[in-house]
Formats: sequence, structure tokens, C-alpha cells
Amino acid sequence: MIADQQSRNSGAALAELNPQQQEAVSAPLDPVLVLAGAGSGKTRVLIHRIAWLMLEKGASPYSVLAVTFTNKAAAEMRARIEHILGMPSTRLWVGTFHGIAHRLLRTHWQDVGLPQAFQIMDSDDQLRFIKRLLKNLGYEDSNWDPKEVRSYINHQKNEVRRPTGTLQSEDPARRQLNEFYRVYQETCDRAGVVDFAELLLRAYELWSDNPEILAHYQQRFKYLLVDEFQDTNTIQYRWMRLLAGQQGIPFVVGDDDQSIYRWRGARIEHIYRFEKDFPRTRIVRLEQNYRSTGTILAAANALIANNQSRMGKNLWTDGKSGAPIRVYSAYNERDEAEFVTSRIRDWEAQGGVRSEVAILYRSNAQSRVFEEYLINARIPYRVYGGLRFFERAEIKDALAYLRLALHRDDDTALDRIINVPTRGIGAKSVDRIREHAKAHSMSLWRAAAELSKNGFAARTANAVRAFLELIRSMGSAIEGLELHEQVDHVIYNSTLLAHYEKDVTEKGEARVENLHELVNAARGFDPGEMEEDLPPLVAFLAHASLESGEGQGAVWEDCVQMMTMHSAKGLEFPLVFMVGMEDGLFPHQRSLQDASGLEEERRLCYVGATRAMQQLYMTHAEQRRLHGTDSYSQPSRFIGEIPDELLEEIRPQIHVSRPVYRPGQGSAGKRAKAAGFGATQQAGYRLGQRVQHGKFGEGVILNFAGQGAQARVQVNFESVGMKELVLAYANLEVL
DNA sequence: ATGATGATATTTTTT
DNA sequence: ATATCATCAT
Repeated sequence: MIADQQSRNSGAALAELNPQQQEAVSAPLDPVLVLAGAGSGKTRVLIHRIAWLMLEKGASPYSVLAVTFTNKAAAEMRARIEHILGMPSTRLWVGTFHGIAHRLLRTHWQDVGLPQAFQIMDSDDQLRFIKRLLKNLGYEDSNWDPKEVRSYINHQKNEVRRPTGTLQSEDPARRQLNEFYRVYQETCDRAGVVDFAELLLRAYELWSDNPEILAHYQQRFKYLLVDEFQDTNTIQYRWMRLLAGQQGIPFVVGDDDQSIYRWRGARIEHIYRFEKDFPRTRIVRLEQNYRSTGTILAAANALIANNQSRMGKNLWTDGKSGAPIRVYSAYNERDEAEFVTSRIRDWEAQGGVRSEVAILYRSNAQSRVFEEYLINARIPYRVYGGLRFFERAEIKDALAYLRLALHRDDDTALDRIINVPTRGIGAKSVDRIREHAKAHSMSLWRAAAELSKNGFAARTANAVRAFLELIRSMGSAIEGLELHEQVDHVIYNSTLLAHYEKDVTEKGEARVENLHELVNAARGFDPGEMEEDLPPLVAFLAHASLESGEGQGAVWEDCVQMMTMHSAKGLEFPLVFMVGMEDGLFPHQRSLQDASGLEEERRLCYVGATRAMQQLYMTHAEQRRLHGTDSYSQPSRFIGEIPDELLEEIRPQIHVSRPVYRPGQGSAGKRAKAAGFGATQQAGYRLGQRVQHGKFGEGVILNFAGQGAQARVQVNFESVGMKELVLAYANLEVL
């Protein structure tokens, strides 16, 4: 299921590559832009380029910097490089932009004015931080949404803008935001915490402000390789341009048609301007696809051709054209799930492997119905996405204790756990601690200490003192312990464990399990060379912030894979279901405002379709329960953009798929409600039946109501949407 | 200080 | 449907 299966150890850098791949891999030592379509072996080319540089050009591993966007991709890349070189490549820098920036900052903390033991805030920490600060500054009533403030600040940073540089704005609201940004940054600096965007910005400034340091790295990293180049945002691009300078040899690989992260700052334009910024750039196109059938590629090509702004590429294959793309029109989301489930059963019956099947959807909420049906059919599945290990509340709580035990002045940590588990220090008291801290510009810790001596009522004072003492004793108790013993000590003595053990629900059990798993993670923690000079606990905490912990405790069972189309990027599956293909859902309603939003949705659809190797299904529902109410929509326009001759419409089964009653399942009530809506057939009509109306045109029957002469029917018309008609007068023609 | 109740707003995700 | 958040009563 990982892309690029052809990668076998070839021994030589150029073996088993097609001519275009070879051209890219062995391009002269000048800047190279590889435009690589889906499934054309782009990561493979990047890896072989590194091997080629080292084996053919005698490049030292020391001179190579390879950058990716996710930790998973970085790990995979390192493994594949080691595989192809046949030796461990510890000297090679392979990492994410953030990981590399972090490493630079740990080395050069003095040059960028950070404390040696600076802490990293993940976006959740950042949000809490902003909320707290907003409160502190009395912005409570101004209807500022903390999330919007966060995205504003991050956006500024991603665009390489400091508050000082942007303060002069005409718009007063904007000026206020910038002012807040300024205070936010000051507060971060004082607390010695760094958010994700700040990692990149500081690393950028490290170089832009210190020519001699920049020169050192420019000399060292002669070869700079970037994967998924279309996902770079402004700061990342400027950073790599700085490093490349005049002498560096960047090798970037990307696909403008697979750019789906504009909403988080990625700029496709970097692909377009690359050859302007780097003279003598050689552009290589990889258009031969090794993944999908001709039909799937033809559909994907036709679809993406509707986008105006693209560099242009056409995927081709010398393989078979394969089966048509099958389109199923369900009449509601349950029918859709049942259809998919039954097709997966068929796949299994024919000896297919479950992990070769993927259900792809636009938004996470859509997974639920499929889970229900798959559970019922006893088909194991795995849902990707959702909370990762280190993002779970109980884990973050435990880590906050550790952080506080390590640095008393870590306000973010203190704020998080001062009353977790509840120990009688309520919001009011915490507010007073904040006030005091603010008034005397001191940390929350010191403020709490001072107020506990003089200023709180006896009961609160006692509670606060007990808390302070708890942290102090933790601090001294964990000194000198092994990392996993430190973690173990904290989860017990913080009473977090006992607190969650009281919760006998599944949720509570999972939390207890997670806390134990945290001890395990600490036991198995290997700082790697990036952080080997740091104290283990500091390294562990940085690791926890930077790596959210994908794949923690993953059970390797043969499972159907369920995920959003976003997270499917880079993966491939023999059998793919793209579900919820409805206008409003996909393309998503909120992207329909402007053309560029729609184009990004189309690229997402392109990404989804090109995941499929052999068989692609697209399904949509006439009626869908969304946010608790029913909505009705038309098939996605993207289906219409695929030539008819590539599609095969699957007629709804004659039996109306009414959920079967299953004894012992909890949601019988729900089901009864759904089924009890009315008959599923009525005098020549059935649910899902296409009908023609004199005035409204074509539509689909979604419901029946009433009896005899009052019998009514709900029809979703293509032109006017939902209508309820009295059968006796409607004069519907069955199609 | 805390648990219950009602209003609100619901893409996509990595670091 | 559901999760999160503010407000209110205990």
C-alpha cells in the first residue's frame, strides 16, 4: 500500500529506472525541478538521486539535506536510502522542515536569543496560550475567535512577517490583531516557548541575520532535496532559497495537480517560479504511471483538465485499460454504506485482501456510517485520522506535569494541570493567580507561591500549597531516574492514573492504557542523533511535540482502510471507493465561493482517483443525514467531468435496502425510526426510483407518506430540489 | 468549586 | 448527531 512498489534494491542508482526517471536522477549538477504525476515514482527518483550523488559523484552524506513534510515520509525516506546504499546513513540529514529547524535552533539557541531549554508548543498548546492571553488582556468581550487569532498569527509567520513589520495597517481591526501578535510573541519569548511556525521563522532568521552561520551551512549542504515541493509555504521556500544561495544544488520533486494544502499556506506558485529563481533549472516531467489502469488515468486526466492554472501533464500507462469506473447512486447514506460493504464482501469472497481496499471521503464525519455497516458485516477496518497519541488529553496532562517539574516557569504546563485532576483550585482562583502574575510580571508558578502565603482563603491556600509541594517533590524525586521511571513516577503521583481508573467506561480504560503506554514509549525512546546531547527528558518532550505519534500501538491486522482523501495522498490501493460524491459535500460547500477553491477540490478529487490501482467506485447519495438533519444533493460535478464512456452506472438493487433488524445491537430505536417512515413501495413506485414530472423535470423518490388518496411522495428534483407531491395529482412518469 | 443545562457550530491536517 | 463552550444552579 505504500507508493512505489517497484523499488527493489538495485545496487546501482540508475538501475530499473525509465528514461525520464534516469534523466532526473542523473541530471547535471544544476537545479532540477521534477514534475512528477501521481504514481510516477517521484519519491523513488528523489531517493535514487541521493544514491547517485553519493555513488557517482562522490558526494559526502554530510553534504546532503533531504526535506519532507511528515515524519512518516522522512522515516520512510531514510529507510529506503539505507536500503539502496546498503548501509546506515546516520550522517545524512533527512527530516521535516520543522524537525530540521528544531535541530538548528538547538544548536544555535544563543544566536537566535532562545533559552537553551526552550519548549515547543503544538497547536493545541498554542490555542490555550492565546485564549489565556486574550483573557489576560481583557479581550474577552471583543468577539475575537481564538482560533482565528491563531491562524492569523501563524499565517503572518508563514509569510515571514513579524508584528513590527506589519503594524502599520489602515484597518483598525487589523492593527489590533497585529498588536496582539506583538504581545503574543513577547509573551512567548519571555516564557521561552516556541510555536511551530516560530520554529521555521527563527531558523530562517538565524540564517538571514547571521551571514557567517548561513555561509557555513551553505558550504556544508551543497545538495538540497525537497519532496512534495508543491506543499511548501512561503517561509519554507524562502528558507530553502537562502540555503541554496548561488552555489547550492536544489532538487525538488512535486506535482502541481496534487497541491491540496493551500488552506494551510502551501503555495503552488513556488513550482511556477522555481525556474525563475534558480537559473539553469532543468525541468523533468515524469508522466508514465505505474499504478493505475488506463481507464482510471483517463478519468483523472479528463477531470484535472478542467483546472485553468496548471503546468500541464498527462499521465499514461502501458498497462491495461481495465474495468470502467463504477458509479452508484444511493438514495441515502445507509444505502451507500450497504452497497460499499457488499462490494467489499465480494472482494473478500474472491480472495481479495482487505488492506487493499480503501474507502475515501471528504470529511471525517462520513466514516461513521461505514463503520457501522462494516462492524455489522464483521469486516475489520481501520480509520485513519483523529487524535494521535501525543495529542490525547491524558498524555498531554502527564507531559505537562513533567514539563512543570522540569521548569517551574512553564506557564502553559501549569495552566493545563493546576486543577487536573480537580484539587479545589477553581477558575476564580486561577484567574487571581493570573492577575497577580501579570501585575508583577512573574510566572504563574511564582504568583501561585506568593498568593498561597498571603492572599487566598485558607481552603484555597491549602489547595495551592499542596499543588506546589506536589510539583516540588516530583521535581526532586525524578532527578536521576531513568526516563521511563520519571514518567512512571509522574503518572502515579500526579494521581492522573488513579483519576482515570475511577472512570470505568471504555473511554476511561483507554486513557489508563494510554498512560501506561506513555511509560512504554519512554522506555523505548531513542533520542536519535538530533537530540542526543539533550537531557533525555528534554529530548523526549520535544519529540512528543514534534511527532504526534502516528502509528502508536497500531495493530497490524488485515483491515479495510478508511481515511479522508487528504490523508490518502501518497498511498495506493487496488480497490478504492470514493464516497459521498455530492455537490456541497465534495466539492465542499465552503470551497464553492471562488474558483481557486473549486480547483483545489478538483485536485483533491484527482488525488483520490489516482489512488486506485485496479478498480475505482464513486458513490453518492440523494439524501444524506448531515448534522442531524436531512439534506438532498446532486451528484458531484466531478463525476460529470469524467467522460461517459469511462463510467458504468450501477442500478440500485430492486430490493430496497432497508437496514435489517439485528438483535443485540444498540441502535434499534434509531433504525425503527428510519424504517418506520413509511412504506418502501407504493403502487408502481419504489424508493430510489427515477421519475419525470411535467413541471419539475427528473427526480428521485426518497420517501412515501400517507395512504390511499392522500398518498404523498417526496421527490428530489434535479432542477428544483426536494418537493413533496400528492401522488394522485402529481402524474409522475416512471423512468 | 463543580456538575448540569442549554446554545452553537460544525472541511481538509502537519508540524 | 455531536462535541464544545458558556451560563447557571447547587
